[in-house]
Amino acid sequence: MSVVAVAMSGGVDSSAAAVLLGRQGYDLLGVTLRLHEHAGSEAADAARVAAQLGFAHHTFDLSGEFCRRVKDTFAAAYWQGRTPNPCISCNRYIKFGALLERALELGADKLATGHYARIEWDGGAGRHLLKTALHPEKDQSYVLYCLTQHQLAHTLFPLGGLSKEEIRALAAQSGLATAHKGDSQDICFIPDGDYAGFICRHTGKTPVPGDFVAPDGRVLGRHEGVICYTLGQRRGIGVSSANGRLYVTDICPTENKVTLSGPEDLMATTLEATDLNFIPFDKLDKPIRVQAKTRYRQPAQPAVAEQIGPDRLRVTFDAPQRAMTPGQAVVLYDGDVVLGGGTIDRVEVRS
RNA sequence: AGGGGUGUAGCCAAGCGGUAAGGCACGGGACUUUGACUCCCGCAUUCGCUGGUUCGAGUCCAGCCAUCCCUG
Repeated sequence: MSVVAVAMSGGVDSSAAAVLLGRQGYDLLGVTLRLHEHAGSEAADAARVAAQLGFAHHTFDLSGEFCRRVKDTFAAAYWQGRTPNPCISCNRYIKFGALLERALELGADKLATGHYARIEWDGGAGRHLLKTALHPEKDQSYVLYCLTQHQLAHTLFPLGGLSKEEIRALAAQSGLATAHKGDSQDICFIPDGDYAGFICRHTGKTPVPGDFVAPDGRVLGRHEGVICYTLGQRRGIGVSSANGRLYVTDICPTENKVTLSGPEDLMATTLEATDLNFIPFDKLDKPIRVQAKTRYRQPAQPAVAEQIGPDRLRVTFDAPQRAMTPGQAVVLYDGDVVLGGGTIDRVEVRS
């Protein structure tokens, strides 16, 4: 029987994943990451669940790797006026990178996590496929689009076919210590939600206040520094308008300006992405019809995707999309199959 | 100094004698990779000030103050 390392965060999902795998007869091994100083009781909770279920548990300190691959790039992106998604780089480099390698070194054949997504083997193509979770409301395939064939070959997502309710019931009936913990959310290494504060501490730089401007250049007020804003943001601006709500419609770090205007200026139909990864194939030979997501919590929208360079993708949506944001991921789907995606690099704002 | 306009919440703004609309901003909540979006809840015992008329005044009258425009 093969050995499966279960990535245990100390939460309900990964605990339930361990229970399921145990029932399926796998030899289990618990692994928990120490990534940052806000670890709290997570490792201890994970160890307790492992003990309850009767398998060994290891903790790895990957905080150095995490700092370099996740925190550094997160902070750097904000200074560039972008809005990064740290979960994606964490999955790519940490969970399914460094941790997977550690697990394999420990003798495991596979690494299992509590993500809601499915992996299937496509015998015809000779490739592993990544698919959405069966229950779309919990689907996390968006943050997994960057997984490679090697990573998929050594990964299990035991929860991909289950609903959150089923998971909670499972955890409760198993008497797990973690059964009643809430869902984790927000960015794990910034538990207080003070992004700007984190970015400043991490980079040693201080945000420079500047002007809020209208599209015509008129000064509307003062902003607290470009790192404090994201495209499409409305609240926290402090500028009122007689013509309705104002949104951040452009962030220009070089001029230290943040443009404010109406929601119509957030609509765009075309974006370009880099950092590409495709799953059922290595590259796009010709334009294809897809459904694409530009944000985690957003239904996939019909579009045409075309690879226009070795690491450059253009996605043109049938209908304009709101606030497609550099730094966020665009993920392509064909029904429930994840085709791949990339990091949004620029958005063509038409008039 | 004279003529005209305007003064209602942090901003814009309805109101035209009957007991303070609405929008924006802001605060709280739900949702959340996003200080995101969206949605829900809250937000002027009081209308520049002081008097007066009236059963009743933000609404009418008088004076004063402030501000804007025009003319000396």
